[in-house]
Amino acid sequence: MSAAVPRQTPCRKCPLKTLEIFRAVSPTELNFIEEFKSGEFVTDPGATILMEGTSNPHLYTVLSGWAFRYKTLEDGRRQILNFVFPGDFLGLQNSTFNEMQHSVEALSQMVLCVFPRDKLWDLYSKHPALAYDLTCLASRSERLLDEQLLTIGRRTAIEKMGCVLLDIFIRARHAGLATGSKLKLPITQQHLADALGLSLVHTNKTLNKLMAQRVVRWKSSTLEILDEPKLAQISGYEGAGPILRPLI
Amino acid sequence: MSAAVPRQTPCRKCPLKTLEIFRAVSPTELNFIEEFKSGEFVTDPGATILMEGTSNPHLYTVLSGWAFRYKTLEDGRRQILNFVFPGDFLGLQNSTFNEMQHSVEALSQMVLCVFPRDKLWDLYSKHPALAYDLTCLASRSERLLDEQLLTIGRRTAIEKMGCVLLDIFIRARHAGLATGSKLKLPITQQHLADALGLSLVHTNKTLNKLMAQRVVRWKSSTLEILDEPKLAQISGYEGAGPILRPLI
DNA sequence: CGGGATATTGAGTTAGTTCAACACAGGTGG
DNA sequence: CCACCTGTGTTGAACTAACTCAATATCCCG
Repeated sequence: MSAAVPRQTPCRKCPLKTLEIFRAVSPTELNFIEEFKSGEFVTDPGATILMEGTSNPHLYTVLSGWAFRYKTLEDGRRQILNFVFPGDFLGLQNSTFNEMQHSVEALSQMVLCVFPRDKLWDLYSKHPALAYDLTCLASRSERLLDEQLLTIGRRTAIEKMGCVLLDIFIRARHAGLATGSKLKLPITQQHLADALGLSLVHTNKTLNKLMAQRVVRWKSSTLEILDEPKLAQISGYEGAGPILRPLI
Repeated sequence: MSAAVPRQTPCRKCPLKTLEIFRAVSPTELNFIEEFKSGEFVTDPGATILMEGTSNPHLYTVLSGWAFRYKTLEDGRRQILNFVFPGDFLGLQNSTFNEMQHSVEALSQMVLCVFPRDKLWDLYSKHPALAYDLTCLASRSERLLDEQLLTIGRRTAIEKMGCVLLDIFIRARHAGLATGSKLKLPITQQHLADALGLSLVHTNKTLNKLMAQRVVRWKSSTLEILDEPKLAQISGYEGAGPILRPLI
């Protein structure tokens, strides 16, 4: 079950603040954010956070847990657009007539920071630096999509697999979720298949090829990167780089 | 050859203002935009406007002409990320350490409005409504990428072809570039192939299948949509909707 | 009237799919 | 504790969508 519980973690103690990707925020800004935040949302694995075709008046920041963003076709074919990590922002990307154009599903238990969408304009008008931060976040997520489009459109199955594993691993490490070269991953091979635009069977065979080369290991929901340079070389991985704020 | 010519069209006479997608801008904002604009840039077909791996201190708005945004792999494989139309904004999306992560190439002669990147913060701090507009623009381009990712990852060749033709046609019509059901398109089948993640040969055969069904015609660089509903039905096209400003 | 870029077509190949069977693990209830 | 069940992973075989190669046709431009 999911539950909305108001204001649990004060923003001044936000667990994300330890991540280097977040710059120091001024006290005024912090106050605004605390005001902006309408509560926290805790979900179980498998919960649908946003649903394609429905409207949702909230924006979310992921405090902890995993999710993925996806779209489906009428006959059920599914494309995972990207995996979602702590620190990622949800809901800004896609609304037309307030209808979401994509869905988001939790992979683990999650804690989300909830913001009312209709106060977004307040943020823009009163705290341009925060607005600018949002733009940098959006810019980065567009970079990730560009990279993914290149991967899906033009890389071979084994390159795709390498890219997505590296991407997940590097982003997870950034979020402090990896233990050395190991990463506990709450996803199935079906998720990988849907992220890569491949069939489940071929995904399995491709993953096994990588394992036969002793580059990665995938065992009981744990991904282990055995040879990161070789994996990067096999897959031609380039990555999208960190979130950057070129100005201010 | 390309040339930078300062301040040709005053913003108050911007040709884009006739497009319904642009809201009315206040006189103060208009003044700021005129101040922000550092000049115009005119390019010939084939010119590279932005280059992956290089840095560029400018942002651009397309006043007229066509372009496409793409990425390449080391061995030359190319993925077109999207086609660029009048009214589209370039340069915001993708910079890491000021290095572009993608390239943009002109398809026709173009006129671009040039803005210095380092004044962007001025825009955020002084004109939040314009900043908000930028966010909506970015949000929309992310929607387009999501849709494209679904297309490339999960649709069949014929669906892909239908989607990309419809998408181009609809967006061009929005920009006032279509003549009835006809559209003069300065692209080759190689461009379509690179947008769809298909080989040139298979692109040609797929296009011919659509033509055999009398759904579209492609003759001497002109696309004609003969049966738009049927094309939408064949391709399962959903589109990404217009640019919307939900607030303010 | 060339000549280069673009489009078309056929033939053979291959990467990736679908189908189907089976293996394995964890979790539940008797 | 076992028997069962469901979700996940694995494997082989047959199939097909899409690819590559290569030859030819067509268009556009100078």
